[in-house]
Amino acid sequence: MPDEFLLDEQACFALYAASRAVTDTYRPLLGELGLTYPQYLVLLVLWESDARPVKEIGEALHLDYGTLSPLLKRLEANGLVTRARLPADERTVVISLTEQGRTMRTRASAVPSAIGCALGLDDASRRELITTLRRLTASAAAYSLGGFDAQP
Amino acid sequence: MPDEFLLDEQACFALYAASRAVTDTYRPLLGELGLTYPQYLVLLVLWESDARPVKEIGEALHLDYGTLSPLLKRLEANGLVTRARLPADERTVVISLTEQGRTMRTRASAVPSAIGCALGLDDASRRELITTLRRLTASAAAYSLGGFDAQP
DNA sequence: TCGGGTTACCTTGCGCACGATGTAATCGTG
DNA sequence: CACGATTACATCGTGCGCAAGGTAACCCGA
Repeated sequence: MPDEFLLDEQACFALYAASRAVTDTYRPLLGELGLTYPQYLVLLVLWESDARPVKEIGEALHLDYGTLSPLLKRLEANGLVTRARLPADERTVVISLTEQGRTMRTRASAVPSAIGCALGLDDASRRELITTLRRLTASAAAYSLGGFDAQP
Repeated sequence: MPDEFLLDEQACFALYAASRAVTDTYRPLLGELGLTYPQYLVLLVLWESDARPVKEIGEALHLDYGTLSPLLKRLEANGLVTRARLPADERTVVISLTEQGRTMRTRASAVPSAIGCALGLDDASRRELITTLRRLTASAAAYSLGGFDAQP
């Protein structure tokens, strides 16, 4: 029987390595724009729909406050977003794009296609990969929450 | 035409999210053993073949010295590995498992199958995923090195 | 053999990522 | 209305992950 501990047999390590390889590809492109990959992801969320509470951004990216709070303060310090308490609910902080944050979308317009080339996936296999990874993410999340005992 | 900036269309984000979801699954299992996921990966490498220089471990895991040096010192502090200069070449540091490091393999014997269950992949789709991710990793790495101009 | 280049590793600084803890605002219930 | 619970966020500590800058050991050609 095959060794279960073999690195090459583990989807987890392939995933871990691929994820880092991809962000390595983003780094020089985003570096020219003064962005990191997680910061770019936050902008993607805001470009889709602006003026969202921190909570929604966290849900979209699966990131918690401990990660987002300082990240958003850096985006604010760089003049890309503003942070404002909602008058109707002083607990929630709404993140909005500045003019510079909106302009960044144009400046970054070459990024998605460059990455698309770098990964070398045709449209079909890209979609298939996304489907597989989403199923895997959901399965892992379900396991992390309840384990297998949580079934009825 | 579809918006290239849409988060849901990006394989990169699916990859990023899946990778973190998987390490989230490892965390409680490895936490009981006093390990982190990268530390576990180093042990996987050493369980395959013991007494290897830092350089080889780095090549196997695609990690640089800046990441490995402190990580290995933590493993040493926890009594799982030793670090020794090679007499034949005083530059290279050889990492070897301690008795406790070898025992850890037994203690961790339940981890791979637990993760296998959590991910919910049958053997065929697991292998296919690994193949896709390796191709993607190689493609991204090639792009990062030379870009498209590097072609003959 | 000697001096420049290379190699293997270490350290520092910064930015995630996450658990744990704290705080103020809001909600719900008696 | 009071007050305990919940919600939304901030902060702190630890451990990656990577770039940049170091140091000592080794190699190699003149």
